[in-house]
Amino acid sequence: MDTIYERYSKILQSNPLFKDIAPDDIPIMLNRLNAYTRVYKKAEFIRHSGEPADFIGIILAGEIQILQDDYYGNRSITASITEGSIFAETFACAGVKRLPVDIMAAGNCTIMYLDSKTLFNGCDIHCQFHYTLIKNLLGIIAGKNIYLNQKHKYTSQKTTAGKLLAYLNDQAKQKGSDEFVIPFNRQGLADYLGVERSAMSAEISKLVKMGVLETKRSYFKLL
Amino acid sequence: MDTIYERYSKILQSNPLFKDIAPDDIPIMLNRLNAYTRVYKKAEFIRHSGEPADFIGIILAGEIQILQDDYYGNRSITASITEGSIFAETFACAGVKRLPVDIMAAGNCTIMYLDSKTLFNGCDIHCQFHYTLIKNLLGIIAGKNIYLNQKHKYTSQKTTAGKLLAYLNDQAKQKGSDEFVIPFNRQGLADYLGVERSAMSAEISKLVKMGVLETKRSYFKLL
DNA sequence: TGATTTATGTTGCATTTACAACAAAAAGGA
DNA sequence: TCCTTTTTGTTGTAAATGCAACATAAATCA
Repeated sequence: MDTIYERYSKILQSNPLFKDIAPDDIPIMLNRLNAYTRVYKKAEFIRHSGEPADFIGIILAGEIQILQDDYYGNRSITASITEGSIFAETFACAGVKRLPVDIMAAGNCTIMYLDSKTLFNGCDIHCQFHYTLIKNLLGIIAGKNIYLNQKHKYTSQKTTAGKLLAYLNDQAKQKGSDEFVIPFNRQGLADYLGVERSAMSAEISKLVKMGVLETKRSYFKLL
Repeated sequence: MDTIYERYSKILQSNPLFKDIAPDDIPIMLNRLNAYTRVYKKAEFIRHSGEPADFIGIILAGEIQILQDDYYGNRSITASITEGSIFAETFACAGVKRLPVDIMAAGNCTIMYLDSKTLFNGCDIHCQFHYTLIKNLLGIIAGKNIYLNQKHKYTSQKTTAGKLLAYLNDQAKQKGSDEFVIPFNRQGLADYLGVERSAMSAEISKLVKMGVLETKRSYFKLL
């Protein structure tokens, strides 16, 4: 465990899960949480739907994908999760017994697992570590909640222009300026808003002609 | 506090926030969390956007609405929250300093407030109460997260029929049967899926004619 | 630099949707 | 029961969207 911790200490120390925990304490905690790591090759399945959701995963290296089957049996990518992020924590925290999704390695990757049962039950009720960890988890999950709510606010608009403007106005408010750079290219923005890229491009052009905004690639300015 | 606790003891004891906490301990906890209640009249504002998000609200009686202004300044109802539910807990848990929404009494209602700072800092680090409360909060918020993800899975389908079938198939899976009753009427289902009621009714009729499903009001049967 | 790849913008068309207006059916109350 | 209200289904139309195909611009790389 120590060697693994040393190799990935930076990524673990900067993980929000270990906020307010001294770097020296992290390996102790990992030990208490029965942490172990596994390496996966690209396209290898990390977990199959139906398997126990009794862990929290941390991506030490690489990238993974969450896959879900729709009612026709078509498998689609629900989420891509990158290095340094945690995954499957929502299921563990919500008390979901079995994973409702498949998890696959998008590329070669290294995953660390924490035992969620140990985390929740506590090795010792007075253990400060567990308290801090759970508080951190709470913050992470509440943050995701807010993220999902925001996204829903945009995607629930009826028209493409409405979705766009809802998103761009929120960005302006968040960045505190009418000029800002978004973290998407056109295709990414279209995927995020759940619309078609070319239709969205057309709407953007229309808005520019109407004098509502200016844009160049990821740069936007609301007028 | 005790009188208030006595009057609303049932609603508090059955609240998931107080799961695994003995009924007798609840008033002690409320005291430690500086709980207080306030009564509001219909249409009265409970909180305005921008005010501190330093509390967790519990609806002891009545119903409230979360309001948000869009980029045109139109105020719309983001959520309706009913008796026995908690609210604003996501903001407190995510460390959001100020409320990004307005909160209004949908009818006359009684609200109890818990001080989130006390909850997170702990009156005493070894206090079992806080640990349990935070674990419960974690479960509640993780559950909302899953709820939001599911909803997104449905609403991200491109067509009305796709949204419907995604939802109905999930319901069948959840209920463990091809026959089930949904917790919505047509208008409610349309709002939930983010589509137009009449267009959805037309799609349902089409699916019935195609022999994909049978339905009567809230009853559905997948074929 | 020139060639190749990727990202973005434009357009036409078939499909889908929102919206409105109305009809029919069911539920609820006097 | 009859009347009223609510819920659900139907239809037509204008608007919006997805999709495909293509043009142009920008970025990448040998």
